[in-house]
Amino acid sequence: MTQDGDFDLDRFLPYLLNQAAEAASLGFQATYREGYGMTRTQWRVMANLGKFGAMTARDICAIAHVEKTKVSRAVAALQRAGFLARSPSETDGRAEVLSLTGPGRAVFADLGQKARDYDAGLRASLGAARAGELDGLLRRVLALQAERPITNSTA
Amino acid sequence: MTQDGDFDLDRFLPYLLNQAAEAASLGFQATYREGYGMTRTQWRVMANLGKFGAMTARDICAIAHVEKTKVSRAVAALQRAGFLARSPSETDGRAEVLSLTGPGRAVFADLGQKARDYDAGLRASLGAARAGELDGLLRRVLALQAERPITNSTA
DNA sequence: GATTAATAGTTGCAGATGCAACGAAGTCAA
DNA sequence: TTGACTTCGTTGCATCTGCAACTATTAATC
Repeated sequence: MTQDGDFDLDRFLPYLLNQAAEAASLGFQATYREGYGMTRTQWRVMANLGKFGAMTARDICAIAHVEKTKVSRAVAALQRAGFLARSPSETDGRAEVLSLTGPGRAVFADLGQKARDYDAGLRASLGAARAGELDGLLRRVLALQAERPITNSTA
Repeated sequence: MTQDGDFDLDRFLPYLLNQAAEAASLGFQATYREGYGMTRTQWRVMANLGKFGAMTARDICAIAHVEKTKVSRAVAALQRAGFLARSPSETDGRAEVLSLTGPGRAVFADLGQKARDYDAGLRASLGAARAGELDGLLRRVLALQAERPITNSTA
């Protein structure tokens, strides 16, 4: 059926990665979306604050490789939802220190547990050994582009 | 530095997959974006038409697992750009048969070649053996969700 | 200290997207 | 034939996104 011996999207690694990423993300997306009306970016901001504690938006950008506009808006939304609080930095008048509120920590605990369960299910379906391999390979791919400009995009 | 022994985004498979996918896609994105002003969806539509020849929008949705709205708009844009033509289906008055125009085929040839080069570079950096493993593992992940509703999303 | 450059974070704007609703055409059954 | 239902594809609307431009603050240079 292939009319031309040429390019085949199905063997294009970026395409495969995107399809697999989308497939793996969809199931969990419902959890933070329907459960808390959160965006993926918002969930990632919460996950980083939950793991590392208080930090500035800039730190989150650096750690999560997310563009600052995205973080800015996610932070604003999380604050409106009461999950996150800002306090002026004592060492830098431009920066604000972000931290989870009580409700925010509760949400992180809930979503964190569900994420672990989801991840465990995924790894079990895949087989523990293969999941471990995949993990290592993905980290290698990430290492390839380690020093890229943080210009995000989904397009 | 971790304040809580709990959830770690860095070990969450969907997150790793997304980060790796984004990293792998970014380099090639510039090629179709800056080269032809194309969206990722537009590039995928062209890649499928280039590979399989004439087909309807619905077929593309099914093959590429893309939501129909996305395809509809990508097709409209590609037609405006002169890369694609529509002709009424002879067997179904609702459907339209899509096919690449001459210029469209030229673009597909160009982008297809560049995609192969990019893919080869990626696989070389990774090591051919590891790239092959990764390939197989990603297909397994895709197979897990094989029968999901085609409700796409990037969020 | 004054001036210039760099950085933290926000916002305007245009483009991409998902979902629901829609018109048009096809299918099926009575 | 008629009416109910499904399917192809498009569009309205709200949201998310990236980029560029902006304010406010800090750092660097003289």
